[in-house]
Amino acid sequence: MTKKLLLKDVAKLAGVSEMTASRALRGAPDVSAKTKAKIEEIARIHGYVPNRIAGSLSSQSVNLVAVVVPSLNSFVFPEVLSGISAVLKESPLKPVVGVSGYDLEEEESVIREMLSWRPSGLIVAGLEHTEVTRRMLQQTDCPVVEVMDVDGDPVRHCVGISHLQAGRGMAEQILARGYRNIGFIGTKMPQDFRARKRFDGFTDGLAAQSLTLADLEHYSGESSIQTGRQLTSQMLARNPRLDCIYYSSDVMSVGGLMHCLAAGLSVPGDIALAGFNNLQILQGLPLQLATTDACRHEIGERAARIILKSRETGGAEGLVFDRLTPAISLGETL
Amino acid sequence: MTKKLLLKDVAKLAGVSEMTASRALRGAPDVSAKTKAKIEEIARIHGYVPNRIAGSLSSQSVNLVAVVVPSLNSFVFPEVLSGISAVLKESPLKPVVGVSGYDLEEEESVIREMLSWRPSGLIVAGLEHTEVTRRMLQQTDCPVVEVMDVDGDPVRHCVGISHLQAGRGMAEQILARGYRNIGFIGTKMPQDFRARKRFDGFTDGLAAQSLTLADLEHYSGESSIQTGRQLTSQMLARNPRLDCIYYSSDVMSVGGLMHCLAAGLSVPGDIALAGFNNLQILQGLPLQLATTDACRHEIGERAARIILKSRETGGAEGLVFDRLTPAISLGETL
DNA sequence: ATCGGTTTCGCAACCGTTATCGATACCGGA
DNA sequence: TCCGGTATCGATAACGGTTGCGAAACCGAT
Repeated sequence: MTKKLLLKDVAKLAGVSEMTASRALRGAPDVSAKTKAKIEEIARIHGYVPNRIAGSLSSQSVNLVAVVVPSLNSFVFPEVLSGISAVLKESPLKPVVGVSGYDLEEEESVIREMLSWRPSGLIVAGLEHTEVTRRMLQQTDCPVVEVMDVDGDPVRHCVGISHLQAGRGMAEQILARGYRNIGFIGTKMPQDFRARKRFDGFTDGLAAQSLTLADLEHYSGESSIQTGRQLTSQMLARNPRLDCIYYSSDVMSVGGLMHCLAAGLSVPGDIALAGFNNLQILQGLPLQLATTDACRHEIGERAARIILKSRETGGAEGLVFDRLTPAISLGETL
Repeated sequence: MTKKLLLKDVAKLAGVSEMTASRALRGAPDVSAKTKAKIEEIARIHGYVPNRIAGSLSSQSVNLVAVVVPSLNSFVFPEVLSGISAVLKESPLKPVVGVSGYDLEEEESVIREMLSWRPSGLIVAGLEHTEVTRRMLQQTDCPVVEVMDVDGDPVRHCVGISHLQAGRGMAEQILARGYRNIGFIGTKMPQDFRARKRFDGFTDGLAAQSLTLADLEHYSGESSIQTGRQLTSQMLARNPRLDCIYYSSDVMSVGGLMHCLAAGLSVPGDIALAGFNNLQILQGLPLQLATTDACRHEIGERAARIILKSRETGGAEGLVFDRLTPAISLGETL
């Protein structure tokens, strides 16, 4: 940890001007192969790490894409991220993740923080934001993509699925298979707008056949197998006639399955189960749980592509509204 | 999206100098409450987002902490992250995550990228790095904390557990309970150094009682319940006398449990199972799986505290070497 | 009215890199 | 040998804020 090593030092050591050193290290043109090699060598030996803060300020460009998601524990967003990373890998852009904790105020502050770094693009989960956030998203001149959800009014680009439709679709499947005493277990609504939409779509679907939910349970905090199991146990105890439960997340339905296993209930004979997301953890369980695929990876990929395209066209690209179709898989529990 | 709104514009609108506006918006002293309120109001109305690139260049300070982890899908690092976030929440610092994909070359490039933003600190998982990475970590003047592992030679600060010890400890427990035909299922070693250390510690522990592994299986790619189940099935098929399997991850041991459930094997009567990490997903399963807690949240907290302290002392703080003790929980499967 | 001590504010000089554009070196052809 | 054109390089001025002072304004007390 000697002295801070600056570009000017590297340049001096190489016997060239700052400019030439800068160009060489960035791979910019107008530098002879020989000088470039020499400068690179010197930079390598001395362990020069360029100061991108200064560089970005000067070039007015930042090779970062801000990605704002509600949580990283929930199994679901990492996969969106991997879609984004996969596409960005072929470009100089890098994703930077911010976590909003399912809290719109926190989201506002995270987005403000990210925008203050002037990223090349912003990808944010969900269409619901504070007024201030919406204004920021409108005013910023980097491309903005709202992902995961299409039921609402996007600020700019939008890629996702309709959770209303997903909920309704699952209701139809459940009804088609003859279940009539149906329970719902989901997160506290104010936290998770998409879960609420699935719930609304689901009850809509029931209402279309003049049915209502036989039972309903909300929980707060992160979803977990544990909570899924407990709430299922409680619900079945107080409502033994239930023949099907729809969960707002696969993690919860796995918990439901675990309860049934432990209680010796046959699935779907005694009770049918269905979740949402088509998470990885569904693979390898005793029964293939019914679920709806949320197209997470593809959503990430498409969002990233919008950012890339917008970079090429210089922000003059047309508005994208990508509504993917969530596929239901019935598994063995419906 | 009118014109870029700069500090100078806000200042002009408020009828003050740039300096006063800058101070007001940063909450710096030497601004009267009245002027400050006025400036803030104007900034709010017009949706001014400060340019932190310029700010950081000028103030030579960046309120970001770089966190480099191998993966976000693996269930384990998000919890380290949440420990970091929890501690940083009380400070102006924000974590920024980079993913290295269990690849040291990629890690090098991610770390170089992060350091080029001159963060206030760097937290990186693991003690194994390329030579170039080590040099960067030594040369940088921000505090560096290597986490998760203590078996090795840290560049500077270090917080983690001994995976050698964790493996050995589990071996002792398994042997103490009378198991003698023991199998191991783990990730391909070159990818995951900590898994390899647990493996080494485990075989050491067996060797201490003149035992060797009865069977061994490696897989590549991410751990999953699915693979855990498949590999367990294969191993038990070719080696029916096995009485215990140790997995390099809980995700895998859950898969093992699922196989046993499906195959009608009694656990631990027919076969005992043990994993590692003490992941959330172990809660709510039919049986409480044996595991070792990896202290993930606490490791994150402590690492973040080191960064904070170093900020106070101006980098003059002493070297920290925190070796936490991983607690084994036997559950019901040993 | 004068004075010392605070507040409150603004000027100027940076922070480390890159864009711009002009200067110089080099090269083959006339 | 001279010339136009192309490689290669360097001086200078940004980029948008903040630090470090000094200046001005304000205050109650003398």
